[in-house]
Amino acid sequence: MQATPRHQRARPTVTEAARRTQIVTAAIETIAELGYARASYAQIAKRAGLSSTGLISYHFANKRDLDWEIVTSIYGRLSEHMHAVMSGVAEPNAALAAYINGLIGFMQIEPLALRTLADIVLNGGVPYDADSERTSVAGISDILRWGQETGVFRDFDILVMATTIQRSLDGIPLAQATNPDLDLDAYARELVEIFTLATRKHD
Amino acid sequence: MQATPRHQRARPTVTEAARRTQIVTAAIETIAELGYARASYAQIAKRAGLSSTGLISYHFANKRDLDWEIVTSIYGRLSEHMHAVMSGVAEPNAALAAYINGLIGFMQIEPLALRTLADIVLNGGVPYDADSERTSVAGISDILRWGQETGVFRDFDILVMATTIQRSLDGIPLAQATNPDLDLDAYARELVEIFTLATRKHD
Amino acid sequence: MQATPRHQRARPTVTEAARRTQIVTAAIETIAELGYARASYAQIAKRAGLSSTGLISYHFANKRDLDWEIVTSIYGRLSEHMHAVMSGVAEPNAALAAYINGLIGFMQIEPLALRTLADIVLNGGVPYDADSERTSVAGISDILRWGQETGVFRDFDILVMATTIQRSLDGIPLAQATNPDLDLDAYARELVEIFTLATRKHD
Amino acid sequence: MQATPRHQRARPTVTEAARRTQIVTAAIETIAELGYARASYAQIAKRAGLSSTGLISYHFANKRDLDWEIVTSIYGRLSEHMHAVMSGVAEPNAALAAYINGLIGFMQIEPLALRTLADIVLNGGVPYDADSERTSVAGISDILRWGQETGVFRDFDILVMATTIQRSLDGIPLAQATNPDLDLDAYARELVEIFTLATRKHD
DNA sequence: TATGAATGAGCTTTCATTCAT
DNA sequence: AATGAATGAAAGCTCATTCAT
Repeated sequence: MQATPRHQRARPTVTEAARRTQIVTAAIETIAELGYARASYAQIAKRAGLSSTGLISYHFANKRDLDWEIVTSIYGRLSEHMHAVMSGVAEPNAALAAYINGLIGFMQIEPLALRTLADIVLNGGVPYDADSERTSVAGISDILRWGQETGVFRDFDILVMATTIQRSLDGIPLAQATNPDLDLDAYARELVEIFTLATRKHD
Repeated sequence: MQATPRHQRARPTVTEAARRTQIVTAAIETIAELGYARASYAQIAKRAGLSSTGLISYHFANKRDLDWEIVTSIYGRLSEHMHAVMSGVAEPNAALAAYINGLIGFMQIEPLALRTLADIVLNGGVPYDADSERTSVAGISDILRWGQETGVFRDFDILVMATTIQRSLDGIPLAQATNPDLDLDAYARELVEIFTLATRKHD
Repeated sequence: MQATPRHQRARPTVTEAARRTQIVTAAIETIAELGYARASYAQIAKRAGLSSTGLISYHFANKRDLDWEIVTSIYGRLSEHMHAVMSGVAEPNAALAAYINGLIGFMQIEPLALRTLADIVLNGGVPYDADSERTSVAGISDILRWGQETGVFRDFDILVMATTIQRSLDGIPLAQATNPDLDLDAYARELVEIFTLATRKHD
Repeated sequence: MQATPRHQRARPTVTEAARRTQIVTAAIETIAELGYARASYAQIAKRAGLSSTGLISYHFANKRDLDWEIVTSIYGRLSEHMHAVMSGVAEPNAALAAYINGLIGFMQIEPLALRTLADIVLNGGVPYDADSERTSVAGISDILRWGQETGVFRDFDILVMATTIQRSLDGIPLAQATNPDLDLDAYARELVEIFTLATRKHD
């Protein structure tokens, strides 16, 4: 502890919230750029323009705490975005398209977020248990189940299809690293077509 | 006088090759288990039963060199496996199925390899430039192009389809982490069906 | 403009005195419990219920200043207590007994004080020079000298006897740490007997 | 861990034993001089002439491990010394004198050891449970019990007398800090007389 | 070849202290 | 008078790497 570190105290103040956000943002950038392994407090502090790594420790109990906040903050914004995008869809095919377009839309808003997420999870910065994986594909699984139950989709294995769709989306940041001026809108259209064909009832 | 490090000398001996293999194998296990960030020389040496981390430095010029050898050794075995599996296929649909089955087959032989690969790449242990990405999807791209040119496949964007197929396969180790007794054979059958439907000419 | 730290200003107010006492009390408890080395401002502030370690710095110029205040405050209360207890003794043997009983009485009132004192001194929180040592055994030395001059005590080395008595008393807190329900009254009776026998004129 | 730290390995080598001893010795001096709280790895390394604090970590798992080694090494040498000194005493009064003289003799050989010991224990560098306290006064307790059982000593409380004797000895290093050219031989003679008188049967 | 010892940079975290409000 | 934010040094410890043997 230092001068009664902010993170041990009860009510967060405005200043604190701002600093935490600033640090989390810098951390996301740092991890995206250097990889989790090289994203030290020193690197994060440099990117955030902080005078000392001690300031990070002042606001976060430890590295696990910071990692956790990064992950939950990304999930929070992602789920908010997806909620907005999915509300009011009336039909499984539309839902599938909305899901794909929504996730790609999120990547356009926050290009680094999902890559950083994957890296933290892969490196054990945050416990990646059954629940979190199930959560991460839950949205799409529900859509697929809905499509099967209403007879719109064919009879595929939901877990496999959900994972495939999810990974096809997660993988985009990596493809972008290679090909920075990828046309994401066109990408989205192609993916919608791929999975529309893959899910629809046989003729 | 000190010993000339093995990696500075010209012709590798049998013993050296064996040691390097042993170290690379231990490193793959370590990275898969702990994540790249926590896979230090000390951890790798412990897993390999080496008495000193100095031995790793003796056989590899530096960490980048070790990372590079891990990556190329995995790629080497993977491409050998895929070559064997793909030889003699006479038709694009068969090739697509063989590709998917072949890759999943490789995962059954070396369950940790691809996960480790992703972690190293993500953490910059090895330069992930255009070439390596193109290489990694080259095989599948050729198949897709063949299918389109012969009029068997519909007119999709090859890059998107290739990436999607590739990621659907890469993602399996992660799905396995969550769900350890996943039936990979059934998984393969489902994927073949998904991408057969997604690529075939419209009715 | 910032606040002038309390410790740089001239006349202490009532509030200030209360705060200083509160901090000193918490510090004594903290040092007794965790040891001087682990008794950081953060720990002391927590125990005192202060919102910031800055408040300690506001009231004390620096750590040496705090340590010094702890030591002098303990000495102050101790010497007041001893004065009260020793007043009106008419004879060296009675004085020796009163001294031992008085000091043990003080330990019963403030069980942590003397242990804390020893730890601070041992760790250089306060200069332990000739003066402070002489002071600490001064009371008992006077008694011993009085006994020798009046022919009541035998001819021992005053420094050795004084130190021995003093240490036999200092050591009690440590013995208590081991054996928390030590009967201090019985302990006092035994010590009085020990030193009565050790000091009395040979038969 | 660093390059397979010495402390994790099975058989200690000669070099290792020498380094550990060197570090422990430097640590004892450092603690005696600066106090436990200020005896950082940096200070110890400086005093030992080491190039890096990392070398301490290479030889000791952590600070607790180092503290523990300091304590046990001092106890080891002390008990060896006391064994030698006490062997062959045939009578309780002689044993009491031998004990006092032996302990003071040890202080003359290793003037810093016991002071360091007290500081580490006081600051929780090592668990100071009932056992260790009982151990530390065990030798003298046995002598006192022997004296009472054989009717040589009077009927005092053994715990109190043992603690008093022990503390009168522990306290000497502190007295020396004040008074560096204390005549320890004379001191020993006085103490023997004090406790001979305090323990002997009433006339 | 391989080992154990050592190095110095860098890690996360805690420290006492400062300062604006 | 007190708070919360910030600072920069220093803490214990781990890192990849070097080197003598």
